[in-house]
Amino acid sequence: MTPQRVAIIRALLSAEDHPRADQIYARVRRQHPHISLTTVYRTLEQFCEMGQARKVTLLHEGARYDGNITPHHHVLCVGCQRVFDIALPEADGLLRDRERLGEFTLLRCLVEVQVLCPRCRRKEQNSTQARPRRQRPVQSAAQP
Amino acid sequence: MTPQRVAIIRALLSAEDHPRADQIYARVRRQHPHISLTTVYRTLEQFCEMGQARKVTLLHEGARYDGNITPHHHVLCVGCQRVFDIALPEADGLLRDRERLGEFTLLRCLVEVQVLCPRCRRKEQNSTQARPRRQRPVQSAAQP
DNA sequence: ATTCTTGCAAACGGTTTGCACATAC
DNA sequence: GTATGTGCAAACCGTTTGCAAGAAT
Repeated sequence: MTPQRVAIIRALLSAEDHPRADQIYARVRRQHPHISLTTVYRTLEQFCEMGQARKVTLLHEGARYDGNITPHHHVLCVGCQRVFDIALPEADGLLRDRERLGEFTLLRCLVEVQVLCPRCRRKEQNSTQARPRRQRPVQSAAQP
Repeated sequence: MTPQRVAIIRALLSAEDHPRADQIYARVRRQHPHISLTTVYRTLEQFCEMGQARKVTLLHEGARYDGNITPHHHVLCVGCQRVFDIALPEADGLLRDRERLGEFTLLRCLVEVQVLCPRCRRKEQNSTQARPRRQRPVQSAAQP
C-alpha cells in the first residue's frame, strides 16, 4: 500500500460520479502532483480485480451496434463479452407508465443480464484456481 | 443511398452478434473490397441518429469506475452521459433465485434506466427542432 | 537481495477529421 | 450543377506495455 494507491482508492471511494481514470487522475494530482496516469490505470484495474470496485460497463472497448430496434434486453457473457438478445417480459413492466423518475425524464429501461456462457464456464472450471475474472478478455467469434 | 451504404446496413441488419464497426467492415469488404472503414463508421453513426439502429452501450468512450460494490442500478442521462446510482427494489427480484438462464450461468442482473436529466431536457427544449439525440455528446462536470 | 511499484515514453486500437475526388440527385 | 458521400492519411483519445529507476520487505 503506497501513498499513491491510497490516494487513488480514496478518490474513487469518495467519488459520486462514476469517474473515468483521467478524472481520478486529475483529483489525485491535487495532492500528488507527481503521480502518473499509468499508475491510476493500474491501481483501478487491480482494485476491480480484487472485487472492490466495478466498471460501470464491461463493454467500453468500442461501440457495438444493434440493428434490432424493437425493445429487448441483453445477455452479456463476462468471459468473452459476447452479447445475446433476450426477451424479458418480467422486466418490461418495470417502469411502465411512468414519465418521470424523480427529476429525470424517463426514456427507456434496459436490463443487462451478466452471465457466463457454456464455453467460458468450461474454461473457468478448467483453471481450477479461483482466478479473478478478466474484464477485458480475448475476443473470439461465433457460437455459444 | 449509395451501394456502400446499402451493403453496410444490410450487414448490420443481418448480423446477430452486435458487431463492432471493424467487424461490419470485414463483412462488407467481401463484396466491396474498396470500401473504407471511415465510411462504415460514418454510415453506422447516421443510422443510429436516424433511430434505425442503437449502440448496445452508450458508455463505450472509456472505462468508468464505481467504488460502490453493493448491488444497485444505474440511471444514465443520454444527453450528458452522467451516471447516477439508483435503488430499484422492483428490479432486484427479477431473476432472483435462478442459477441458470437457458444455457447461461446467471451472475447478476443490472438495470440501466436511460433518462434525460433536467439540464439536458432544458437544452433539448431550447433547440426547438426535433433534433436527433446525440449519442456521444460533450462531457461536462457536476450537478443534475 | 529480492520483489513489487512507479513514472516515462512509446505503442496500440478504436474513432474522428480534413481534404480532394467522385457520385447521387 | 449542387449537394452529398467516399477514401485516404493523419490526428486524436483512452489505454496498455516495456523498461529502468525507486521503494518496500
